[in-house]
Amino acid sequence: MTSDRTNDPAASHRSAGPASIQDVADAAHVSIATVSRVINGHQLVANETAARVREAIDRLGFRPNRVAQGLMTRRSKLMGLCVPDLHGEFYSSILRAADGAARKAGYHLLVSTFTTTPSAPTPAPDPPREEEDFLSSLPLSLLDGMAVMITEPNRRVLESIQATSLPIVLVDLETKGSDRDTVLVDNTTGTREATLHLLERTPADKLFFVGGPQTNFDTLHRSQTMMETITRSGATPRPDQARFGDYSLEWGQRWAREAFDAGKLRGAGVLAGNDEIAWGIMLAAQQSGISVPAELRIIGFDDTRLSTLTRPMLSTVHVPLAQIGTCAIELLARRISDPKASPSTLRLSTSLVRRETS
Amino acid sequence: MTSDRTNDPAASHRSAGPASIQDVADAAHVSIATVSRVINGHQLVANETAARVREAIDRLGFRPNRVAQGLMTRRSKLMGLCVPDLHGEFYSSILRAADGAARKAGYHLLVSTFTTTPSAPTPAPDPPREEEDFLSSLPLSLLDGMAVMITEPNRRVLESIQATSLPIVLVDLETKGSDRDTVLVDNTTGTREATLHLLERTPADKLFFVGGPQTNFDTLHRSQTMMETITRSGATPRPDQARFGDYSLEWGQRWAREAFDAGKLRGAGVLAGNDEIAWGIMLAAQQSGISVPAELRIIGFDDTRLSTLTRPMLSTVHVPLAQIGTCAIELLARRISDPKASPSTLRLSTSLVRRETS
DNA sequence: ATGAAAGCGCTAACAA
DNA sequence: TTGTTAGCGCTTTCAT
Repeated sequence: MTSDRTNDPAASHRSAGPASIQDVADAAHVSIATVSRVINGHQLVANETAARVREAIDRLGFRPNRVAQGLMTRRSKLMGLCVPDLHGEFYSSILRAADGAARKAGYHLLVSTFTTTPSAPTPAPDPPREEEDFLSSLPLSLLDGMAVMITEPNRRVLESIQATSLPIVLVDLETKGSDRDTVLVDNTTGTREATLHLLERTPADKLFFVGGPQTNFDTLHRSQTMMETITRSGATPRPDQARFGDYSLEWGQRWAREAFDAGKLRGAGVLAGNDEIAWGIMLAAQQSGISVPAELRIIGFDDTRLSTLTRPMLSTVHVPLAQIGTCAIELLARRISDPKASPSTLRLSTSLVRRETS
Repeated sequence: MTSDRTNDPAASHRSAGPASIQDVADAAHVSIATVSRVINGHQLVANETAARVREAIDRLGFRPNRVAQGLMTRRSKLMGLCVPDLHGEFYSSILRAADGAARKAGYHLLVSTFTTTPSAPTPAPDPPREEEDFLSSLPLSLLDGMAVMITEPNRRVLESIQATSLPIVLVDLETKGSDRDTVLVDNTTGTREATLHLLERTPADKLFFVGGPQTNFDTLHRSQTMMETITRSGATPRPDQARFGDYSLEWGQRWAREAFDAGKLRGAGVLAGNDEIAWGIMLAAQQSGISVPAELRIIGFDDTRLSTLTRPMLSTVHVPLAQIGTCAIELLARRISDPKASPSTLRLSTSLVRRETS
C-alpha cells in the first residue's frame, strides 16, 4: 500500500524502535484516537476503518506500549507476590498456583522475598535485615496490587503495609484490626483430627508436637491446638510435649535422638511441624531400631510431595498450598477491580491424610 | 513551612493520590527539573536547595512514579524469568538464586511459565498449548530483558525469541547460530565421571541410564555421554541400556520393576536422569530385596535436596542450579547495560558427588 | 464515526 | 545553579 513495503514486521514507517500508535495511525490514514479505539474495543469504529487499522497493526507488528498505557490507565496488570522465601516444596506450590491464577485473571506476577526478622530471639548472630523499609524496596508504582505472606511477627513489614493504599492481600497473618483481605489456614481442624487420631491408640502423655520456629504463626497455633485437644481428652500436657526448632530434617533427627536417649521415643505419637521434620524423626527412629508405625507413630504437616516419597509413606495434615496461592490472587484481583468492596477473610481448612506412618 | 502542615505523609499539597514531582516542587519552591535532579543525583544542585527538596520529599512521602520514569528512561528495572515449570526443587533452586541476583543488580523479577510442547509424541492426549505466541503473552514493554529457560525443542518459542530485539538470555538451550547470551550446563564432565565411577566395579553391560523425557536436552545429552563413555571403555552398549520416561519417582520404580523382572537389576549400575527417578529405583530395589549399593549401585542427577534425604544417601551428579539462576541474571544485566557487547556463552560444569548409593 | 488536543508524571535538552 | 519546555506513547474528553 505505502511506498514502504517490506515483510519484516519489525520495520515501521519511520521510527527505529518498535512501531508506535502514531506509526499505525499514519499507515492506516487515521488519527491515533481511532487506533486507540480499535485497540481497546470499547468504542465504536466503522467496520471498514477498523479493518484498515488492524491490518496496519499486523503489518507493523504493533504492540501497545504497556508503560505508556499504564501511565494513563494507572493499571499495569502486574501483581506482586511477596513470600519469606522462595525455596522448597512449600513456597514452590504456592507460587505455582499463584502464577496460574494470576495468568487466568490477566495478570503477571512479580515475585519478591523479604527476610522476616522475628522479634523473638533466634540463634542467628546477625539477622540479615535487608528490608529496611520492606515496601519501598518494591517498585510499587509498577504494581496493581500485592499479595504478602507473613509467617512471623514483623512490626516493620506490618507497619509499612498498613500505611500504603495499594491493594494488598495478606496471607497467613491473622490481624484483628486490619481491614485487609486475608487468606488464612485453619490449622485447627487438621491438628485436632491428627491429635485425636493419635489419641486413639497412644496414651496422651506419650504424644508430642515437634514444631518449627516458635515464632511461626502456624507452628504456634498447631502446638496450641494439639495441647488443647490433649487437655480436652482429660490429660494435662507437660511442657516437654511441645518442642520448637526449625523446619528442617536435622531438627527432627535431633529431637528424635534426644527423645530416644530420654527413653521417650518408643511408644510415642508425634505430630511434626512439617513433613521434613517428620521425615527426620522417621530416619532417626529407624536408626535407633524403632519401627514406624508399630513402635512410633508419626504425622507430618503440609502434605508436600515429600510425604509421598518416604517409606513408609508419611501420614500428614493436608494444607491446601495451591489454594492459598490461588485464593490470594483471586482476592487481590477482586480488590483491584473493586477497591471499596468490604474486605473478606478466607479460612482454608486442613485435614488429616492417613498414610502409613500413623 | 507551608500553610498545609500535617503529619500525615500521605497528605500532599493538592492532589488526592500519592504526591507527584510537581507537589514536591511546589512545596520546596523549586521547579520540577530541580526535584528531578536531586532524585537522580547525577546533576549539580546547590546544597541548600537540595536539602529543601529532600525535606519536601520526606514530608510528602514522595516516591517517583516508576511508570512515568519508565516512559522517559525506557527502563523499568524489571526482568522476566521464564521457565517451563515453577514446581519442585529444581526450578525452585534456580528461581531463588535468580531472585537474589536480580535484587543485587537492582532489578525485580517477573516470573512466568510456558508449557513447552515437545515435538515428539507424549502420552498426553491434549497437550495444553497456551503459548500461542509465547512472547506476546508477556508484557514485554514492561521488561528490560528476559531470561528464558528452554529444556526441549520448541519451534514456536524459538522463533518468537529470535524475532524480538529485547535483551534475552537463553538457559539450557544450545543454539549454534544464535547470537544470544547463553547459560549452559556441561553435562559431559559429570556424566562421564559418574559412568567411569560405575565402571570401576560394575561391568559395562550392566550399566543403565534411566532418563527423563527423550526430548529433554539434558536427558538426551546425558544418555549420549554415558553410552559414549561405555563405548570408549571398549564395550558396545545395547539399546536397552538407555531408557526414557519422565522425571518422576514412579517412572524410576516402573523401570526398576521391569528390570528386576527381566533379571537385569541385580548387580547393575544405574545413572538416573534426576534424583527423583533415582529414588524411585531405590525404593523398588528395596521392595525387591535388592540392597543398595551392595547389589545395585545408583547415581542420581541434579543434587537436589532430595539426594540428602534418602537413606542411604544418594550419590548424584551435582548440577549448579543456583549458579544457573545467578549467571543468567548477571548475563542479562550486562546485556541490558551494554546491548552491543558480544554475546557470551557460559558453560557450568557438573561433577559427581559420591554419597552412599554407589 | 472520527479527529484535535490535553494531559498522565517524569527526564533531559536548552536557556538564562 | 536553576527554570522552561518539549516530549515519552498512550487514553480520553470534547468537538465536529
